[in-house]
Amino acid sequence: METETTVRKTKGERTLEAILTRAAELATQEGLEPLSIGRLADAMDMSKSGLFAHFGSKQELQLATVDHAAQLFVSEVIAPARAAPRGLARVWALCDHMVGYSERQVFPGGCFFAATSFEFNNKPGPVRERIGEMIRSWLSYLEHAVEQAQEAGELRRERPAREIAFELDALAQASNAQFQLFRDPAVFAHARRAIRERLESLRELKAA
Amino acid sequence: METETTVRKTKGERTLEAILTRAAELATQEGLEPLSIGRLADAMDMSKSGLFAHFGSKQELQLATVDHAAQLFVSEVIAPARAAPRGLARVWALCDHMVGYSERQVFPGGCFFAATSFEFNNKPGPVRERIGEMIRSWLSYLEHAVEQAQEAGELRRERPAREIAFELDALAQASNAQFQLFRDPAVFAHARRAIRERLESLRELKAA
DNA sequence: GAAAGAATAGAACGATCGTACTATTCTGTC
DNA sequence: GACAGAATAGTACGATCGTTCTATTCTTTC
Repeated sequence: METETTVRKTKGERTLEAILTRAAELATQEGLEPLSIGRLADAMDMSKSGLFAHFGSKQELQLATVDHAAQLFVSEVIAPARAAPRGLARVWALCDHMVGYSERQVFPGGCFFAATSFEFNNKPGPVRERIGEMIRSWLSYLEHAVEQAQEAGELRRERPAREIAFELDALAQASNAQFQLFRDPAVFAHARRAIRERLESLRELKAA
Repeated sequence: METETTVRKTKGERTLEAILTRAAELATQEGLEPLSIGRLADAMDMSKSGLFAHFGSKQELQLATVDHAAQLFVSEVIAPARAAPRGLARVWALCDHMVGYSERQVFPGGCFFAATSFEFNNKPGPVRERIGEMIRSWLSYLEHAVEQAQEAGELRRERPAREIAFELDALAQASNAQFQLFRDPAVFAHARRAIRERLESLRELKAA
């Protein structure tokens, strides 16, 4: 693992990182497309052209922003869950951190990928593809964790892992969406409880 | 009920309706905010100013579009479900029609309110409020239907009706979102099955 | 069918968008 | 500490945005 002191980042790399962090934040609030280069530059106290030079086109900025958000998602949700032991515990950890990631407002406008996927649903192109890949990989990872729990004999195989992952993700996503709309943090507790209950209902009875 | 012949609509009313229908369609694809008056006018084979005169401001156009979409949602989801008998049957009908409304692509970009609520999440103002009201009223209606099923002794009261409604809506919403992203119609079957199973798990055992 | 008014079109506005080009300032290296 | 190149700024462009104003065409009513 690299510490801050070992890796000497150039000035450009540091500001670029700061730009992408800010861009991802603003994108969850205003949207990735309506976020203009001019206003992002203002938010960064930079000139429009100075910021623009880092990317060369708005699309490149958007792609870099998506990648940056993906890294943050991984470090906030996937990585901590990987600390939990394989099986049911990890499935729960994934869901719990997914809800927590909305709850803690890692992005001010809620889950970056929930917001941007709706925005780019009907806009074909590399940005939409990148967002879709990230969401697909999240769903696959969740599905894989469910499979492992099934293989470990902790969850019944009564339904395919993919569909269970679909259900769990649905509950987490709903809490994200409803919190953004109504600002009632109770939805996070609802989502967690529903997820826990669903997992409980699929629990293999050890003594059966 | 009014038939087409009894109600003589003025020309303005007819074109206004056509504009709003088109606007709601395009809003689910491009977004309600980025949908410009100029492009909407082009899509309607009208002049920008001719179309604009119907509303007076873009915000008024947006509000009228939201209301128009709400009417369509009611006629596609709420009204048909009201034909089902009170209780569990109606809860199921509501969910089924909700999924069907995404599946049939009543709007080309999926559920109008799912799309626009994300877009206006962090943009305070009357448009956001109107969208929020509509979604809240849908959730309340679903919750009310669950309550009726509980009162009729068809569903257990083990969880509050509001949270059950939250779960059911989450599954329907997830199928809408994932279909828009991945275009795999299987998600609708997954959502329906998950909803049916959840309702089944809450079913009051008549002979208990 | 003519008068009155609704409905639509045309042209123009200031603002902002993404992008290109050029100039200036700063940073890291010998 | 000077040189080279990266990083940033300044300016200008064509296009499109929402909106306004005025003119024209179409509908409806008597």
